[in-house]
Amino acid sequence: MTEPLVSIGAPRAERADAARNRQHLLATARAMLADPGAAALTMDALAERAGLGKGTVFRRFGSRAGIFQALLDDDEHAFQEQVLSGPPPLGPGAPPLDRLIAYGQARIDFLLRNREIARHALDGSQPIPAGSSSPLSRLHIRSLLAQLDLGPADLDVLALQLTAALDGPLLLYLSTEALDPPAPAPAPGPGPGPGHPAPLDRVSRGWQDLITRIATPNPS
Amino acid sequence: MTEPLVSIGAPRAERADAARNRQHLLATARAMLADPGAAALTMDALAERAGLGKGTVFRRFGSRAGIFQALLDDDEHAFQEQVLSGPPPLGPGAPPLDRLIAYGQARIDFLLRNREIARHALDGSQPIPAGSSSPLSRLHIRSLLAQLDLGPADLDVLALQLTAALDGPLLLYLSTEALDPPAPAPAPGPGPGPGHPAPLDRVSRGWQDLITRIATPNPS
DNA sequence: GACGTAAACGGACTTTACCCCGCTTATATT
DNA sequence: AATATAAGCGGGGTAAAGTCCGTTTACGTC
Repeated sequence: MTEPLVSIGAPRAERADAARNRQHLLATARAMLADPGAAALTMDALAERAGLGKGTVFRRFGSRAGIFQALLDDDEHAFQEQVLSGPPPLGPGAPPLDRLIAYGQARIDFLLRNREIARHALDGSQPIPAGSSSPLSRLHIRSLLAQLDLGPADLDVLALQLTAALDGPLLLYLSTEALDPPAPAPAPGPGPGPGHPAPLDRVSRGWQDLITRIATPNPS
Repeated sequence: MTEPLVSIGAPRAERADAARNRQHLLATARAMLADPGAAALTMDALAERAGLGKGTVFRRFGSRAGIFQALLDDDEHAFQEQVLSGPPPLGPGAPPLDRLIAYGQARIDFLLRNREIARHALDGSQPIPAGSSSPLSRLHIRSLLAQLDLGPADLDVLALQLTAALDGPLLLYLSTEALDPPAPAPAPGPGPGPGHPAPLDRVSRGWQDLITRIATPNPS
């Protein structure tokens, strides 16, 4: 009874060798992502290349998608740093509307840079799971919305919808190929239009427009 | 040279036995979905229960996800019927704003009823593929937006974002369990709130609110 | 420093998605 | 009706995901 101080919630820290192996596996996975490519990143191959047993890989990550989730989570830490304590307008200090726009654009950029990993992190039999990025994204958006003095609104739902509007296009609907080339002028469509901005720019501008429309104080 | 009339684009109609087998497989899949459940719907089991070869199943649907996509596509036809020629406000005849709201709510309902199928239809190494629902959803939303006299806006992108705001919560972020029970009062959060509407209602109201905000004519 | 325990490890085993290719059959043509 | 041809069919084969359990190892306790 000398040390019951630690709350029951903490199941105990991860063992040192386990932590070391997790790091080593992540590093190996990243290397394989570069060389043989994501498609060839199999559990067996990863285990062998890391010099560990397959059981270990599964114990650490649970599933193939889990590896990509862990990689994404890892990458996300730097991003979160910027959001929580970086310079404005992404970090604190700017008005909430500006921060919201900046956040969306930064996240679009982040997802675009990591789109291959993000796609493979989807599971299909599972919502995007706890450890991963999304809850934080949702919470951050919710918190900024709360500072925004909208009228009566269900902020939880609105934040969910905006999170989806941010992630969905890149995760669900835009094919990877649609983003890679700078739009090779598919066909002379109706209306000449002002050139062909890269899809990233269009989505990014679209976010700004969406938020601006939503945050326009309703004319009551 | 007597019949080169048919354009090259039509690769030729599906053979009669193939069409019959497709229907039979879909029916069998639906039956299995009800009895052994989606998890036990394996390719082998489906083939055996349908009395066909495994190769046939793959030829017809391409992959496991393809089966669920085909099922969803099938269900979607009735839904599309309502949208294209059903009674207003879902069908034609109502003002575009009302139709847009009604469409979103109908689609939320549709996705909620078919959420298990829809989840399994996700692929992860592929955007939602051609045959499936999404392009039509996107196009319909885009068309209604176009009638809505917003200011200058990138309607393609906006439609994409709204489609994601509609599908995303149910496909990516909300766990299935979060939707099944009528919210057992998780914890006494801040603010008593007006009871606990079912999550479906919240998402549905949220859509209405989102669209209303977006469509509010900007006060220029 | 020895000991007990719970966590971690490894790799054989099982299951399942997906491929392949020789055989069968529908359909168009004459 | 006979034939040619391309589509469809079947089911055995491969590889990769995920499970299990006997063995090993880190860490807290005395």
